[in-house]
Formats: sequence, structure tokens, C-alpha cells
Amino acid sequence: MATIYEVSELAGVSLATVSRVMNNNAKVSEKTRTKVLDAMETLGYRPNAIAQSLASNRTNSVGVLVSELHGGFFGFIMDGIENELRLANKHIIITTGHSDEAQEKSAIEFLISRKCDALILLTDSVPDDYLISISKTIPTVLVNRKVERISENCISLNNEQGGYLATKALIENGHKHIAYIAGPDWKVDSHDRLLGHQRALKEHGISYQPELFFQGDFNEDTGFDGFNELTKAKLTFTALACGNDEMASGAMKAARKQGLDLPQDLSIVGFDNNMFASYLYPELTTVDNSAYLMGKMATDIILKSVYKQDDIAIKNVFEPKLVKRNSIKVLS
Amino acid sequence: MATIYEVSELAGVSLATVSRVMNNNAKVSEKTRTKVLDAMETLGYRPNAIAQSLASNRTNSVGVLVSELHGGFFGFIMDGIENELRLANKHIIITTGHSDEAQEKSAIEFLISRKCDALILLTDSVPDDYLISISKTIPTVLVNRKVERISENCISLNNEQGGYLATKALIENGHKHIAYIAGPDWKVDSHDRLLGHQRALKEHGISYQPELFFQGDFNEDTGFDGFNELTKAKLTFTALACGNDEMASGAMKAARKQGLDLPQDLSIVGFDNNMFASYLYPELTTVDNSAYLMGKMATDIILKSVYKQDDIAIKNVFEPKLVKRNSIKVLS
DNA sequence: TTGTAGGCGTTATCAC
DNA sequence: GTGATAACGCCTACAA
Repeated sequence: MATIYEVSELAGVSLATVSRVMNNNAKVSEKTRTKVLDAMETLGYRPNAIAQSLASNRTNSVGVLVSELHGGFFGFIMDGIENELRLANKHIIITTGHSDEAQEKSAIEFLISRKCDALILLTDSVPDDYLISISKTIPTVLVNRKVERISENCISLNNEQGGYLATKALIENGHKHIAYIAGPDWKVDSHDRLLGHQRALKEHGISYQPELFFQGDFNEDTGFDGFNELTKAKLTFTALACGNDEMASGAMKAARKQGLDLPQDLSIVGFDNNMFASYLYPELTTVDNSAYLMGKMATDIILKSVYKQDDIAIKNVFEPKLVKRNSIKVLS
Repeated sequence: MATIYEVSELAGVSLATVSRVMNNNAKVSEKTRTKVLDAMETLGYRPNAIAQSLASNRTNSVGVLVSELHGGFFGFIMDGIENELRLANKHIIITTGHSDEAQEKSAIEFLISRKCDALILLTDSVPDDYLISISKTIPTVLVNRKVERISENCISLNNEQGGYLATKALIENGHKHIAYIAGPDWKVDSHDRLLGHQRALKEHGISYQPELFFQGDFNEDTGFDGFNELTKAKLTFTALACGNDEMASGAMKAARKQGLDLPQDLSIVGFDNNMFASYLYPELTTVDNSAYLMGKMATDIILKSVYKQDDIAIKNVFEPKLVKRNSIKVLS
């Protein structure tokens, strides 16, 4: 592979000049510029990004940490990041942490040793302090997590409002007896969603019934089990709100297994607007989690702070929107 | 950030020695080794991967090109790649091509200029010749594509056999009148699947009826439209095979809209075993595309050829498996 | 506008 | 076993 040196020889100029036309940051006469360009062309020259990085102390890459590479949430976030980054001619190095503290830490260390210009982290297993110390070493933005002392570099969804919207949608369609299957309580996301649910109830004069609550873990089977548990209680309900779409799907399956007709006998709302939400039957009404936009915004923060792209508006918390489909029956 | 030089000073040894203990490739006395290790520890030294790459001409990274970052197929392939790579202490640089020739090419060029040690490409828009020439420059493995002259570096699924299995499952459950909604014919995948469908029919003495065929494009809506078109024909059918799960889902929606009860009035098989297949109602019987395994195998080829990991068995074509769920009714 | 030369942080080839 | 020292390919003052 040709180097800048060979190009300079062929073009009859110096190394520096070749470098200049590559980065067109300094004045180069049109004549020499084309000479150099031609030389590059005939040699099939491609700059060595590694060498550029070492010399310039900039890799034009941002390191990303996600839990898994598959799955709707991460997929859309990565999409948001990559699309935005590509437009800026930067690229993405992806690592996975599998929600394990040790793996997450080693992934982060790795990204740092790769000299990424910045980091975008989706992590729930690493402590705040660690993240704070990291962010002193390298520009870091956190998605779907809030850490007080670096809040201007955190992107998150207003989950409380999302939970509120979901339950409110049920109420506005005439439902008064509403069950809830929650995600794990230690996750702020699911905790906040539950809070929103409760606020919606309260605001509409409906008292919260512990018998209509089931603690799931965001996986489909706990939606299934949850529904079965809930129906064992003496309290009946016409609607069910779930902490996420997976559990909503599980609940739908359980309901159907019990012979219910959906949404005739039971209305359901999910949360996330996961890829498969529209594939469910009936198509699931849910709350969009703005995954793509959060990824995009995380990138924008970096574009602005690290790569000095101006006129970029930043917002740190996204307001969720209800996505209406066919899983809620209108009660008269 | 501390450099190897500072470490050598603190430890009272030379640069070379520090380098040796890092890569423990040469003999170093236990005494000096611990001296160096201690120095690294107290300095919080992290090797600069960029500098290592420049000097060693090895980046320990493999470049990956996919169409999109979201979506089940790519997600699982990337998962397969990343998991395998991480075990080998290598990492992944991901680019997207959006099924556009220019974008795919520029992504590939980019990966090359980043000096990736090898490439894993999922591409359908770039011509064979280009891929062949690329593979002369840098070790390359192609997933989900077959190029004759570099076939030993191609990983693919036996789509014909998959199509065969899907239709055979229908037939074995007593179905004789089987419609088919195909993916775009210019994609070998969907073409092969259709061939398999036809072979299954033929093998069981069922003649192929062009009236029972609809040409879709792998998107859900063409499954929807396809089903509606098929029911306009005079020929009736009790079962439907689809070129992929998306179209199967579309067909299910159309069928239900026409008032059919699934799988009572219509049996359906899909293809891919997409993430949402088990979320459909009824849960979709389909053919698994081995995405994860193909990603893993692509990585294995590289691990073996580039990173000299031995005792790795390579196989280039994967045999699909039927995933039985509840979308096929048994005809008596 | 263009050229010279030092430096980026390692690896690797020599000697000793 | 250990230490100089030249690469690696490019950037960037500083000079000219």
C-alpha cells in the first residue's frame, strides 16, 4: 500500500504538501494540488488512519457500549448514533457489556485504550463514581441513565410521563379497573413508569389497588405468569398496563390461553414501542421510547463538544409519545 | 496518560524490556518483570493501542459491514461475530451500507483505511469483481453471499433446503393446496427458497400452480397485499408459505381482516425465525436462518486464517432447521 | 506557498 | 536477559 512518501515523490513535492492537500487546512496552489491528487490517484493511495491518529492524537471514532447487539432498543440507539456519526465522517467502535459490571468495565477500558475521541455508554451495572471518573478522562455521554454530577451529558426518557400516558390512554377509553405488571423495581426506568401509572390513576380519582399489581422482570414470561396471577385475585379488571412490550406480549398470550378475546375482553398497553409491537395481535398500543432519537442526540452532544460542530441544539430528556394501535377497547 | 517510556524510567529498565513484559513474547527475568508490572500499576499505565497498531502493523480489529444496525438478522449476526471476537480479544468496527452500492463501497474503503486485520461483509449491492479484488488486499469473508472464486470465504444458508423444509412441513400436515408469497426474485436467497418450495411440491406429487404464487419484496405489506391478491384467484388453498417472516405476518393480518381464524382456516409458515416470530398470533412456525451461527463461523474463519488460532472447524454452508410452533393446522 | 525535521507511542532487529 | 535504535505513516511547528 502506497504511503504519503511515495505520493510526494511521484508528485515531486514534499511530504508536508501532500499532507496539506489531504487535510486541506493550509493554502496549496491549485497547480500542486492537482499534481498531488493525480499522484494519489495513480498510486491508489489511501491514508493510513492509524498513523494519522497517532500523529494527530485524534481517532475520529467514538466508542459505544451496549448490553447486547441484538434487540430493538439497542439496535435503534446504535442506528441513531451511526447515522449521525457517518454524516460527520466519524465512526463507531462497538463493545458489549452484557449487563455485567466486570465486562462493562473492561469494555470501557478497552475503548479508552483504543483512544476513542469520546464515549457513548449504555450501562446499568457500573457505579456512578466510576462513570464520573471516566468522564474526567474522556468526553462521555450516558444514554438511558442519569448521574447527577454529569447530568448535562446524560440522555434519558421521561419514563414517569410515559407510564402516565399509557395508563391515561386506558382511562380515557373508559377503563377504571386497571392492572399493572411492572419491570424490576431496582431499574429506575421501570420504577418511574410505575410512578407514572400511579399518578394517572390518582389524577383520575382511581385508587391504586395492590391486588392489581404484579412484579415482573421485563421478560415475556413474567408477563405471562403475571397475568395468570392477577386473574387469581378476587378483583377483576378490564385493562392491563405493562412495564414493557415483552411483558405485554406474555400477558396477551396468557389471556388468550384463558379464552379471552382481545381486545374485547381485555385492553392492554405496553411500553417501548418495540419492533414487534405492531406484529402482535391485536397490534399493541404502546409508548415510544425514542431510542433512535436518544442515540442521535447522544451523538450530537459529542459532535458539538468534541468535534466542535456548532449550531446543534441539545436536549437531555425526551418526552415519550403514545403510539395508538388496536389493543385498547373503548368502553362506553 | 503515562507512556511506555515513563514506565521504563520508573522501573529502571529500557523501553524494550517494558514492551517485552507487555507482550510476554521474550524471556524476561521474574525480578525485572515484577519491577515493570509495579511501575505500570502505580502509573496507571494503559498501552496505546493506536501506537501498537502502527508499529506492529496489526490492529486486532475486524471490520464489519451490515445493511442496518437494527433488525433481527443483522443483530444476531453481529452478536455471533462480537461474542466470538471478544473471546479472542479482538474487536469489531461496524459500518453500515444501507444496501446502497456507493455507501457499501465507501464503508469498505473506510474499513481498509482503518487497517482492520480482516473484513466480514454482508453485502448485496456490490459486484462480485469488487469483492474479489478486495479479498486480494485483505482477508475477507462474505456472509449470506456466494462468490465462486472465493467460495471458501463465503458463509451462507442453504436456502433451497429451507424452502423445502417449510413447504414439506405443510404437506406433512396434510395440506395439498399451498400458496406461496416470494421475496424479490433478484435476491438469490428468495429465489432459492422458492426453488425449495417447488421441489417439495414436486416430490410429493403436487403440481405447482402459478395462480397460487405472489411476488412480494420481503416487506410486511407485500405479505398483506399478496394474501389479498391470492384470495381473488379462483383457486383455493389451505396453507401459505412465505419467503420470510415479515410477509407471513402481513399475510396473517390480511387473513384475519378477511375474517379467517388462524390457524383453523389457514396454515402459514414463514422463513428466518425472526425475533418476532414467536410474538405473532398464532406463534409462527418458520425456518431458522442460523444468523448467530453464521456470524460466529465468519469470525472463526478469520480467527483461523488471520490470527492463527488452530483446531477450528470451518463449514461454509449452514443447513436450516424447521422451528415448529402453532401456525400449522393438522389436516385429517 | 512550500520544505525540513522532530515527534506521536510502540514494536522489532540488532548487538551486547 | 537486556538495551540501543531504527522503523511504522503521518502531522505540524518552524523556516525558507
